[in-house]
Amino acid sequence: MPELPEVETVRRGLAQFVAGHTITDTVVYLPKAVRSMTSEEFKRSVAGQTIRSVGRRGKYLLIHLSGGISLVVHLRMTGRLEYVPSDSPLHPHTRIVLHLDRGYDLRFMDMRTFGGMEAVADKVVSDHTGLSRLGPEPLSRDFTPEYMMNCARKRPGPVKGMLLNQDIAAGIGNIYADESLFQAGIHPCRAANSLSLAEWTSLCQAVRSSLKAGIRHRGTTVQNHQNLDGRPGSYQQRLKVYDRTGKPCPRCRTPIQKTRTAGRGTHFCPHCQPLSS
DNA sequence: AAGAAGTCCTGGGCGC
DNA sequence: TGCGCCCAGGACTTCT
Repeated sequence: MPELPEVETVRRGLAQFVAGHTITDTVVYLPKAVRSMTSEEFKRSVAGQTIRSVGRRGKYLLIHLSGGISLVVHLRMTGRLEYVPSDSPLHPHTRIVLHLDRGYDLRFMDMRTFGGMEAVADKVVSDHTGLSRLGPEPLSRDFTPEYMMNCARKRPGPVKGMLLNQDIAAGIGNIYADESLFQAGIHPCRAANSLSLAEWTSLCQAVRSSLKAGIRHRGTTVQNHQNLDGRPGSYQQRLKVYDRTGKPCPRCRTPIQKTRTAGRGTHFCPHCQPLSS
């Protein structure tokens, strides 16, 4: 499930390979993968456009085209982008193909069809329903313990739910939420408004360091996430609690427990992350 | 207004 | 072996 580090890894691959290419034709195999417009409108919007640069906001990829248009892409659970020669065999989960010049394709694949893309005029990108509400980037200066503590004031719900809320901070998903809470020694079910400033300081630091480590290892590969070149990331080898139910905590050897918080599978060490502190 | 629950969706894993 | 059920979760909508 692509989170900030996985999306950032894809962004870097895209910037390296597709910048400068011109989109010559578009084939939509799954119309619902095109959001907020018909396939025909989408094709017309991107035809003949040159890819200028590739950005990211939270878990969204922003492919900036000439002509004041950007492709807003969300991979959701199983979405992937692939940059391949146009004569490569078509993967069965291919949803949208952008034919590029010089004999290459940019292909959007998505097994579970939750992901999608749309073409948006640059001047209204900031009004985009998904993008406009996003909180600060966790790797930016705006993501501070004071900011998080202030957001938490009226939130008696579990702190993990707050980390997953994209309106508060953009890009944290289930894996890095669990890993960050473990690193900070904070139980995922702690009431958000019960954390001290010292705890928020520790948690913000943990979020930043786990996201940075994820980027350094080119993301986490679980199930079928792959990077642009089809290579998996390697951060899954370094996970301390996520998907390690029953295995010993790397710090104290207590078996990792799994529960359900904020509608998500949640992994933690009951010894290192006490509920009362 | 926060937060829980329902929705979408398919392949892998499990129990019988 | 094979069938069928359940689980995985990001973001959106609906309900409380």
